[in-house]
Amino acid sequence: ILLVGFTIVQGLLSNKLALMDEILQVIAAMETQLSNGPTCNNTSNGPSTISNNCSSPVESGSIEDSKTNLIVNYLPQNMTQEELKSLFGSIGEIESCKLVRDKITGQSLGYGFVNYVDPKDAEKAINTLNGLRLQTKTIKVSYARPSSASIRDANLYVSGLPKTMTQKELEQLFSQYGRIITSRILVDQVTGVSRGVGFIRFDRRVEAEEAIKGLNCQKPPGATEPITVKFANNPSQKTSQALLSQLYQSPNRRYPGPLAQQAQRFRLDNLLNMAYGVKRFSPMAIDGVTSLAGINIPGHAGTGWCIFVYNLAPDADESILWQMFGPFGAVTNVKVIRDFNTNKCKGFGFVTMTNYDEAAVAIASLNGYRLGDRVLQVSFKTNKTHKA
DNA sequence: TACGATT
Repeated sequence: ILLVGFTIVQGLLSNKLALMDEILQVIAAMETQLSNGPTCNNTSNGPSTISNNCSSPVESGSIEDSKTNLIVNYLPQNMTQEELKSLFGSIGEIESCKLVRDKITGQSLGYGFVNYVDPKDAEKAINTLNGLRLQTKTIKVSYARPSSASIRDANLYVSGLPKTMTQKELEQLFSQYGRIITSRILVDQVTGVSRGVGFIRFDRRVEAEEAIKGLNCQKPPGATEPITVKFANNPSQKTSQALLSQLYQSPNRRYPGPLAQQAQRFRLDNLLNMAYGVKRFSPMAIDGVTSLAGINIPGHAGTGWCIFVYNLAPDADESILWQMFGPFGAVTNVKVIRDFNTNKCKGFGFVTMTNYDEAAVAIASLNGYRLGDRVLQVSFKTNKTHKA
């Protein structure tokens, strides 16, 4: 009976955590989409659209369609402006960098702007960092376009969707009313099943208005129930977000008890699976507490946990370290050590992670990882200077 | 093959 009870409580807790996370993501997505979000394409990751041609002809291309200024969407909630700069600075010299925060709470709104000195670096950043997985998020990197009134408030909230409806089908349903910028169907984080709720962002508000007129209270083809289509909530209602964010970052999460640890472990496993697919990692059985006992604060440096990465290729760069370690948790800094003259990687680098548990899992997962034709060796940094 | 500094 105890065991059953434990399992139930555990299930409830992990569900709650997952739901909370999802709620936060939804809010972040709403705000991102309501802001000066990326306007082109949205089907998948990778170096997708790289033009600005989506804004209306009247407003685009006039003074300057900046080829250096990027908007970065879907950043992890806890990512700071410094980390953003560090990440994108690994590509090239940055002219300016801005993480957009809530004016009242100071919380990140999950997006920011990075302006490079060189347009070439901006393009490179899109090609290499768009689609990068960081913790629970897949960041989106695209050219920032000048804001304009006509593209604002074009985000729709859709509910009552058939659980079987796919994102593609959702887009098909709405595309008759205008150009769809982003679409999303929310899924249960545990089961992956559609929650029957989604968002559609049109290019222009008028298109969104027409979609409401045409689709609200209507049954999609083959559906048995009508859907609800309305404008997504305006992010000016910040109270709920502040509450949720504070809840999410409660002491319970930072210093979890055994139960919460289990839930976090569960979440982390899922995240890892999402980030890297399957069997690239051996099954992990890391116990943050006991493994800590056997180690004399290796790699600990007040600012975080420093990790030594050995056997990097000569052409390795910082972005690969971000890509490898980012999915495991908060990464504050990465560094590839290069030869001063050749500028080639000397075969190793360092990664700083904020949280011990995440660093430990990253090490356990990435040590022995095959990168190209090399097998990496990953461990906490020691104090050893090349003695003998 | 192995543990950072041209800010």
